[in-house]
Amino acid sequence: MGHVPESRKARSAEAARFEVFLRSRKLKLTGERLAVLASIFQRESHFDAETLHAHLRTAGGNISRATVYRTLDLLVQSGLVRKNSLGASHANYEAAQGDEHHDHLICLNCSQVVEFYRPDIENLQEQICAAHGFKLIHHSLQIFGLCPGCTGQADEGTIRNRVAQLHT
Amino acid sequence: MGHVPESRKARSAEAARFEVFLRSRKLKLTGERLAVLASIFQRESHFDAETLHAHLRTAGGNISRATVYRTLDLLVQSGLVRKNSLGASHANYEAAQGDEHHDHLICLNCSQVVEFYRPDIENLQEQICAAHGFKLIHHSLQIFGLCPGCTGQADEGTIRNRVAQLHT
DNA sequence: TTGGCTGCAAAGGCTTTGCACGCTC
DNA sequence: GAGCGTGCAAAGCCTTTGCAGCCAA
Repeated sequence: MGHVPESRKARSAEAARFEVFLRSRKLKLTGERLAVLASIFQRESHFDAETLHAHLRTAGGNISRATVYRTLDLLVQSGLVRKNSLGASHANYEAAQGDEHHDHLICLNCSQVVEFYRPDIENLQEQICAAHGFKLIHHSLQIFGLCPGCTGQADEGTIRNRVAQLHT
Repeated sequence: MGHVPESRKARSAEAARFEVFLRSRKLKLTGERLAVLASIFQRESHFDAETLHAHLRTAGGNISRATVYRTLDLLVQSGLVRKNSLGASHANYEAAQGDEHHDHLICLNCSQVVEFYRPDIENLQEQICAAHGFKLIHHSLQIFGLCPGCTGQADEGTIRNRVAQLHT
């Protein structure tokens, strides 16, 4: 009992979820898609498409940038990956560990990203939607500032410019 | 006393503020810059660089896209204009009327934008920063949903895709 | 007169797409 | 075998930049 056929390799929980998602859309579970998924869940934190592509190349694969973008799109739609900007004009991504939602605190000097979750903010957003008759579907809250290590270290002019350039 | 030279045309409060800003940086107050500023403050609400450029062209001017971008950058730095994304991958702008700050509620179906201000959210952000030792400099809160008119009207699949494509 | 400013066109950075071949189901 | 998936290269979109002439101060 509990015997697992040797031919069926053990897959991570993420891979299983991705497979279910793909099947539900009659899409295929390819080696490339699994490689992208594995690379994302192997390393923590935030990354962009270019970095992910580089990691996949380094790992020996021959996955194209196009496939990286196409797979990221599917992963976002499946809910396994979240897409953020963190103030940049290009997209940033992060593995959606579990179902917990969080927002981001970003240091304008060293780019460090801190995640936080405040139920009271979630509640306020519901109140705001209700006040305007909106049905809440999604939100994005990003706080920019200076982290403990950078407070007092950063050049004021540089920071001011960086704020002006934020894409939020 | 109090005499104003006739040769000096009356200027809007915004133009005066822009002039002060430019002088402080030893930059020049050109006709193009004034035209961009006037066009922005003539019409309300949110706009992107392309729309602004089109309006300026229609108005008879011959202002280049490059000048539009360069001037928007100066206006953002001066604080007269705010830059937002509203979920789009390109920049959106809005005239900063007075000093009041506000956040945005955006309809995923009809793209309507509602501005709101909640002091309690501002306070929470200060608390979050304090909790992590950050110095708060800037923030961005965007809530996406369906406006009263679009609730129940929108196709669920379309909305889901739109959420996945948001650049936030 | 002297920088800064402008339009133009080209270049840049990120992302998407057309196409012919390849692989999963 | 059918149809989705892939790599490649080209195209797209928005934005920035180099340059020669122009203009505000």
